[in-house]
Amino acid sequence: MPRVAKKAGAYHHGDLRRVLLDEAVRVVEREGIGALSLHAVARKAGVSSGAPYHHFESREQLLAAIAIEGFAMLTAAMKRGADEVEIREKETEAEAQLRGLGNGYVRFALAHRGHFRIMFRPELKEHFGAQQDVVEESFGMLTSAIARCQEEGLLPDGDLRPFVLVAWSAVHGASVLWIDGTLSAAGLADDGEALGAMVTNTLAMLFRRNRVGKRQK
Amino acid sequence: MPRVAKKAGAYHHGDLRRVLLDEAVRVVEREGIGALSLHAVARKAGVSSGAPYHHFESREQLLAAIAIEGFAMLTAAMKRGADEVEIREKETEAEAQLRGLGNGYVRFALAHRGHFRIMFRPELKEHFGAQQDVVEESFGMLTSAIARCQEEGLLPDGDLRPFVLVAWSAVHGASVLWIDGTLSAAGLADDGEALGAMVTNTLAMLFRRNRVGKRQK
DNA sequence: TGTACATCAGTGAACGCGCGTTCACTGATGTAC
DNA sequence: TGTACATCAGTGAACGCGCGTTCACTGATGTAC
Repeated sequence: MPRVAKKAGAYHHGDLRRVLLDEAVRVVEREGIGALSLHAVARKAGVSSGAPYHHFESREQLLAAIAIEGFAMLTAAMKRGADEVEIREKETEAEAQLRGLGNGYVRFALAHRGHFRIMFRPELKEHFGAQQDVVEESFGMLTSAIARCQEEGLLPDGDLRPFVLVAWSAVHGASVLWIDGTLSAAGLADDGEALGAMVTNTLAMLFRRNRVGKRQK
Repeated sequence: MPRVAKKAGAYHHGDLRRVLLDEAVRVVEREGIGALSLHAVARKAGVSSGAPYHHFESREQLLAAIAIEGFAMLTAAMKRGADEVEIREKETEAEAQLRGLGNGYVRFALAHRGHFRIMFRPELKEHFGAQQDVVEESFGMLTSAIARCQEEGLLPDGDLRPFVLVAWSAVHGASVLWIDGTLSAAGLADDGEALGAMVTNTLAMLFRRNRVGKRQK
C-alpha cells in the first residue's frame, strides 16, 4: 500500500507533481540517486508508470526540478539562520550573520539530504543556467557578510575570495562528511544538531581572533 | 576496440583484476557511480561479462576494493604532501605540515576523482570496518599536526576536535565543490592546481594569526 | 625432460528483472454559450 | 441551470535494452613425480 495514496476512487490525483517530488526525495535520501527510478516513484505514489510523464519530461527533469527547489530552500534556510541568530557579547553584526548563514547551510543539508545530494553533483553543471540566480543569491549573502567582516577589520584587506572559499568549503565539507557517516565514524561529531554550531563557532573564532589592528566601527 | 586489450591471442589476461579496477575508475570519473556496470567494465577490458566474477564477488565488492585502494592512496598523498612541503619564514614545522597534508588531500581528490567519489558515499558505511585502520592513519596525521600547532600556541588550549573538524571539512568541501563544478561556476576558483594551496594557505593564516600569547618553542 | 593431472581464469549463452519511455485510450474537469 | 465540447491527467499494456549474476564449458598454466 503506497504511503501517499490518491483519494480513494479519485481519477485525477490533485497534486501528483508534488507527491512525485516528495517520493523521489525520499528514495534519494534512503538509497541514493542511483536507486531512483520513475517506475519506483510512480509505484510509491500509487499511479501508473506513465503518469509522471504528464508532469516531467524525463527522469533527469524530475531531478532538475528537485535541485531548483533545493536551492530555493537553501537560500531560505540561510536567510532564516541569519535572521534568527543572536548577537553575542563582543561580536559584530556581520560576525553573527556569518555564523547564522553557516548554521542555516548545515541545518538545511542535514534536514534535506535528498535535496542536498541532488543539488551538488557534476551532472548538474549543464543545467546550472536555470538556477544561476538563486545560487548567486545564497552565495551573495555569504560574500557580503564576509566583506563586512573584512571592513570591520576582522580579516586582512585584499582579495576576500579565499575567505569565502574556506567558509563555504567548511560548512559544505562538514555537511557531506556528516551525511556520508564519516564524521561520526571518526569520532569528530556525534550530534548532527550541534554540527553547524561547532563549525561556525570555530570559524567565527578564527576570524575574530584574527583582528588586524583596525578598530571596530 | 577496447582501449586496454589483452595480449593478442592470449587466453589468460595477465592482470585482469588491475585492468578492471582501472576501467571502473575511469567510468566513475566520467559518468558517476550510477553509470558503473560490470557489463560495461568487462566490455572495456575486452573480456566476457562473466570474467569479472573470477576476481570480484559482485559489483559492490569491486567498488569496495577501489575504496580501500583509494584510502591507501590518500594516506600516501598526504604523507608526500607533508614531506615535500617547505617551511616558510616565521612558520613552525607543524604549521607547514598542516599545509602539506591539506595540499596532499586536495591534490589526491582532484587527481583521482573516481576513487574519491567511491570512497565517500553513505553506502560504504557498512564496509567501513575493513579500512578503518588506513582511514585512521590519514586522520591521525591531521590530528597530530593540529595538536602540535596547539602546543605551539597557535590555537587556544582545550578540545582540538573543532579545529580538526574545520580543517578537514575545508579541504574536503573545497575538493567536492571543485569536482562538482560549483567553485568555478561561482568564480571562486579557476585553477584546480592552485586550489589546495588557496585553502591551506588561508587556513594556515587564520591559525597563525591566532596566536594566543604563548611563545613559540 | 616428459607426462599426468589439478587448478586457474577465461568463454559465451542464458536467466529474469526493472528500467525509461511511448502510445492509444478514457474518465474527469473546466469553459462558452 | 444545462449542454457541448476541449483539454487535462490519468490508465495499462507494451517496447527494447542493459543489467547482475549463473553456469557448464574449455584452454592455459603450474606442479608432482
